[in-house]
Amino acid sequence: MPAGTGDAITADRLCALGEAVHLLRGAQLCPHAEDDRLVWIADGAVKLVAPAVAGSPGGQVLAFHFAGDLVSVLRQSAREAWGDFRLAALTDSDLVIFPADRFLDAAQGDPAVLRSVLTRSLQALHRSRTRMMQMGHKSAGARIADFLVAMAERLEGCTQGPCAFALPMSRRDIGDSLGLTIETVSRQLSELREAGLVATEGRTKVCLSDVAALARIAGRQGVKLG
Amino acid sequence: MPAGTGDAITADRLCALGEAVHLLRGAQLCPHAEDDRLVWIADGAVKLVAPAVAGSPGGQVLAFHFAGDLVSVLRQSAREAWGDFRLAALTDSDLVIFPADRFLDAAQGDPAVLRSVLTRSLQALHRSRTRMMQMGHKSAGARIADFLVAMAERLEGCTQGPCAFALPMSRRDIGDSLGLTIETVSRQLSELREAGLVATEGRTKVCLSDVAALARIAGRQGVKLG
DNA sequence: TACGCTCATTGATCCTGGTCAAAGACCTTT
DNA sequence: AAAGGTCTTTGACCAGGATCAATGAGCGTA
Repeated sequence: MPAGTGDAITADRLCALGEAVHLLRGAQLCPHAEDDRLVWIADGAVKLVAPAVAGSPGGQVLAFHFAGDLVSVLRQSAREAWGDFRLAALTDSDLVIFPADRFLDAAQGDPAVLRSVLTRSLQALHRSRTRMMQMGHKSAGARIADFLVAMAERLEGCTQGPCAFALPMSRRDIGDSLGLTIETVSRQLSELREAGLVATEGRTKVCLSDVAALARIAGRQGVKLG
Repeated sequence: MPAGTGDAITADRLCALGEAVHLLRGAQLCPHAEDDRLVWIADGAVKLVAPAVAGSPGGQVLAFHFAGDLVSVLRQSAREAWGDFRLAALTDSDLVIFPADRFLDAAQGDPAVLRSVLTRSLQALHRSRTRMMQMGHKSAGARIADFLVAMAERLEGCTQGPCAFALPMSRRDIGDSLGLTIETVSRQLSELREAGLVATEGRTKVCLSDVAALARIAGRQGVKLG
């Protein structure tokens, strides 16, 4: 886990503060959301989804989160019509959920936790901004490459060389998170496969032959592979 | 200010904690960034810019921030090659800047401040996610409409009816923040003008005849105006 | 093991938004 | 007030990705 910031220390304390929830694969957590919520991913993998904007049935995927991540599910402001965010489990997952207010009260006596949470939020913000950038100006190929590199880093802590792992999310989820269609995701993966950079096995397993090379592609804008 | 969360109370305390900086229009703040920084916008308007990805010379605009906002400028991780974020003043601005560490230390004895900062970070994250969504699946017209609605809300606190204000940023900045070219921004504004939803005066002044109607357009994906 | 369903891949076509290019409007400076 | 430069608007054309459509591969179930 590259984003580590005193993880282990905080984990136990967080678990003690909130309510434990087990989510089976495919199950969804829809906080009734009169209040802002914080969710700690103790184990598993989830997607944060904004529901059903016409055109993306099933909802836009805003972020993926894995074991150790802290997710904030804020109440929507009035002007935003698409209801509330929800978390959907990509694999069986263990979560700890608490209202932000209660959490803040409890954490007030524990500055280390508060600090850790703030740091995590800032990191999430930073990641979100980074991804926004990539949504803005990058080609489909670059987005897919960046996605794979990011997953290699977050799931395996791998930043170069070869790397193999299983993607917990579907092609549709990938597309929804990158602003691409399922077909484009598939096509780009095929191109990377033909270029020898990616091998796939079954629907989920991927094998990156050279993470650094992918990262280079991820940096480009509209450049073709050849 | 719709996002209000004990603003006034915190403002003074924040000013006392950091270093005051005055930025003239066009001037840039490039924290040498060995540490993470927090910046409080006491007055004015700034853009947060990620520098010079090839293809967007001048840099991608990640966010706009106005008086009362708190901005975090995190140190880049190694894998991200594009150097550090910077703040550029859109109008003459007053800032208060402090290293995140020092701030956290100082705020530890002041839970209200810490809490306020956390809330603000979560709001910024939420805004960033919202904008990511729009980058993903929305048409150019919808993005522009959403941008105008968001500005009406943030600058004037206006969420419906008519609303007039001055945009502190250029067409290029708007485009860079929405992932559009300057030409597309101009074209879409012209369409909205022809539709009678927006009137412009000079380069900066805009007059929205019906914010709610724009919000409706902003919700659509690829739908034409007529 | 075989069936059926969902998910993924591949192909053909269309359209939105980017690119290149030129003219016009606005602000600044003298 | 005039001149210059920058920012904005508009037009013509092109390409990347979406859409529509069909085939093929994995996975769960009977």
